[in-house]
Amino acid sequence: MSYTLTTPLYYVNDRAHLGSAYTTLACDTIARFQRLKGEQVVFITGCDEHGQKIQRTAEAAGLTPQAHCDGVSEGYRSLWNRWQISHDRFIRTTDPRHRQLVEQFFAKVEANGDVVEGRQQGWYCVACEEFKDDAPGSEDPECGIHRKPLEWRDEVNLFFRLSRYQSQIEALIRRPGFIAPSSRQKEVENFVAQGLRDFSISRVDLPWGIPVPGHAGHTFYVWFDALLGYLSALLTQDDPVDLDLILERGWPAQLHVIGKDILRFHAVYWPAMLLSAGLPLPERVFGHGFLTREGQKMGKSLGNVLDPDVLLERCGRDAVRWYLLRDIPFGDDGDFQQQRFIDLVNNDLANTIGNLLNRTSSMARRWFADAVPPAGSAMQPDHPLAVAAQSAGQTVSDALESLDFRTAAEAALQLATSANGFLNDQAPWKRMKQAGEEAQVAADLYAVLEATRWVAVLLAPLVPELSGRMLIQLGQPPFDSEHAHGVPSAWRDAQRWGFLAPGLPLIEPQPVMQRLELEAPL
RNA sequence: GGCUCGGUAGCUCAGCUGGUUAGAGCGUGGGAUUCAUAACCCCAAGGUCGGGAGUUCAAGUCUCCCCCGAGCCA
Repeated sequence: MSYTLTTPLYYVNDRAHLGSAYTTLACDTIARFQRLKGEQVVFITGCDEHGQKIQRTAEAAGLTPQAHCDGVSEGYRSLWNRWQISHDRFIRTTDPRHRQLVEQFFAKVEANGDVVEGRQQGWYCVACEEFKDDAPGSEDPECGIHRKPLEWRDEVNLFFRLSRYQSQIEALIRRPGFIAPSSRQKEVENFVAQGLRDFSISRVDLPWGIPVPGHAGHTFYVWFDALLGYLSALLTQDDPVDLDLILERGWPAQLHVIGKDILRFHAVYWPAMLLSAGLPLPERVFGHGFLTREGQKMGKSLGNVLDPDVLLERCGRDAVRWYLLRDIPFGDDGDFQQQRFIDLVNNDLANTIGNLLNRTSSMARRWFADAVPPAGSAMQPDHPLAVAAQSAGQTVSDALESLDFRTAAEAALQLATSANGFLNDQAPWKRMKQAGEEAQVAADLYAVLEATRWVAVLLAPLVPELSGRMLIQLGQPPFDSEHAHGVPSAWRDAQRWGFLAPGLPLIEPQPVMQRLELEAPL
């Protein structure tokens, strides 16, 4: 089986912001989870580089559009590398190969009779790259999102006959699970129920775009071209540019993760385009929420933008991943609060999880010759911590399958909390002072070490680096979640109570997670 | 204006088909402990469940109205 998932292809109008990082981090977690399970994953990200907005931004900066795009997209690429994003593909819509694929796709759509000429009149927001429904007579209308004046357009464009797909799209979006979270499904249903209108897929007099074959003077509307990036990304450099080949390269995608603002493009326009070209449809479109900061929208005007580079430098990957995944229900809007960020990272990761490993390994080494103690009765599958571990493992799997990172993170954390509680109840440091209790102490420490190993295993998709540091201290090889390994999966195998070998040497424990000490605001 | 979703402890939120003293995490206060990254563990605080009316033996949980916030559409 293969699992294809995508982030949005980020528009290179500006450098990456935290919102893009959040989306990408979430997708990275899914990609890692699927690989750990043994799936063949194609994790796609990239940049959307055409359109009027980019042309203008480049002009304003005194750059050619291409130079501008090269710079910004390189910024994305480098940022994802520093965040250790495990994407398999990075597509740029200015890639010449992408252009060829767009041409092939368009030919199919046109051959299917879905391209007609029409006159496009209306108010256009360049920032959105979208026509708005304001009345033609409106005076000085502005975009509700960007607060910028709309521009009146009246031109002859090519239209895609979306209206032909009304019933097919209606059926599609009614399908349970296609639009996620389900709370957003109704929204799209209402939109579709009003009747789908043909939409323009070309612009005239816009040089920064892909020329439409056979229609001189037209370039493709940026959205038409951008969505197709998901397809061209599937072809490897060695592949010929052949639209049919994508079916062997991971199409259809299992999942498109996008911001809620572009749900309509992905849940309505995109499937219709695919239907027209005779291609299968993606399984799921997930529209996530936006991040605010301390209750306020992040923006240049407020000067409260949280830079992913700054976060990375000052806090590290594990801390940010944990906070975003563990505290914000994926799908909902979230608020980045510095104090809570620090509290959660320090409590969950440093104190509850990190200290658990530290204290347990320390005792085991002290009393049992620097090694994992004999398991004795702790090998029993009905040991309370064995039961807790199995249950946590199941919860993590189920939750990640449904993109519920928060529940997954909490389940792993809860296992650590249970292990800490067990340790306090058994108090091996007291028992050790009594004669004849050594076997019991050994069993208790074994059970807690084993539970801690499970915590590290379950954390692998969420915070891979922390997971790796923990596993190393437990004498285990870290999981490679950046490459597919197929089935059987080492990660699944590791989810077996008693996997930790008694007698295995334990190295001197080092804190696996430093507490965050942030004096100044981020 | 139409539609949708929210308004529950200081903060972030759970509370499924209505039923004993409304829960969790963080924060706060206290206790216990010493294996550990001054960590872990335990306990507490008493929130008119946005407001009002209604249905019911019984409503945070259903109905209606109102107020506030968010979103989609016009």
